[in-house]
Amino acid sequence: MQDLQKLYQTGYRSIPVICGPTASGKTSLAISAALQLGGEICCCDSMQIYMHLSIGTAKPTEEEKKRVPHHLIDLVEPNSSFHVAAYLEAAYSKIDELLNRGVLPVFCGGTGQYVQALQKGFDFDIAPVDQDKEASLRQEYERDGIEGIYRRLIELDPDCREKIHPNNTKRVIHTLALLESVSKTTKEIREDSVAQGPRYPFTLFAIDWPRHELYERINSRVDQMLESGILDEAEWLLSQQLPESCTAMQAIGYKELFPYLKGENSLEECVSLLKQHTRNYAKRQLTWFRHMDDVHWISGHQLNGYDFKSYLC
RNA sequence: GCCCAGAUAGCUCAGUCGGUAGAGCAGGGGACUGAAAAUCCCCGUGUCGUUGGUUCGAUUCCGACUCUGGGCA
Repeated sequence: MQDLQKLYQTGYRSIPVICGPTASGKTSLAISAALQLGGEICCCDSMQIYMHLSIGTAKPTEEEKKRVPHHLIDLVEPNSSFHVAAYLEAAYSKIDELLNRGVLPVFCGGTGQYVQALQKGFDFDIAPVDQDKEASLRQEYERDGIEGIYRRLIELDPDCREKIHPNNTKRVIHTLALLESVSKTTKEIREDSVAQGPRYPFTLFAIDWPRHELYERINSRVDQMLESGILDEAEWLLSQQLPESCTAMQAIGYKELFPYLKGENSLEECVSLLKQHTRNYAKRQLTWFRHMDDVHWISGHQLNGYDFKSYLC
């Protein structure tokens, strides 16, 4: 831990993180929390970091941003690549900046991987990946399949046999590239990455709705996004002609609308697929949050007047 | 009205040369340490449309009926 003095000077002993599945009401809860605590909001979302993608990623509106300053949004262009390590770097420097001003950061977002990395304080610098190596493994996979790559992975680190399924080629390739880059086992990397402990103490809050209510909220939010002009955003993104492998192209809300924009499918079908993918995603998010350590669950029906202070002092 | 093709899991369909059935999607659960809104793993009993007949035994063969497509009038 570092700079705890600065954190304590804000009057709080821990940084709140508001998480939960998509469409659960995180943005507005984070705003009430920030107003209650005198903080500013830092987003913890792997898609809101892209500029121009606003409606589909459910970024806070101009009005909401006026009520409370928001950070860690619109960091890069959609053609850039981004990842947890880059997020952590941006997040830590933003935390320092706010604490130097005596302001409490209030994190808010639905990307479990990012939330966990903050909470556990993963240090990715202890195992730098050789990007070229990873790129050439990816080529090898496309040429020869995964078998050889998987075999080498298991030879280097037998634990991976249980931890990584051969069908999960993305992870197989990345892990082998990592192991070959640093000559450590995954166990050693895990231990080293967490040796310093978290940078700051974080307190997690997650919003919980009965499943069917959450799904209804998702369905109606997609309808709202259409009214707000998500189709125009999707059309713009499509016109950028980015490769499909681009992270921004994988955002739910755009890729489902492309077939309609290309005249390959009806709007109705695209929209119902979009709703479905959003529901599927929410379920995956819930798996993350349910299994994270020390989460305070807040019922979706009792968001008003939630007392964050008592958990942070 | 006649002819043809269907009727099997929430949906789309496969299949059983007669021994009560299985895929994809949906749905549920899980994993996740540099693409994570990604990627991946696990979970399938349903009057096999209704009703007679043949048969030791029918969802499977035959008949009738109902419904849904398509065609002819």
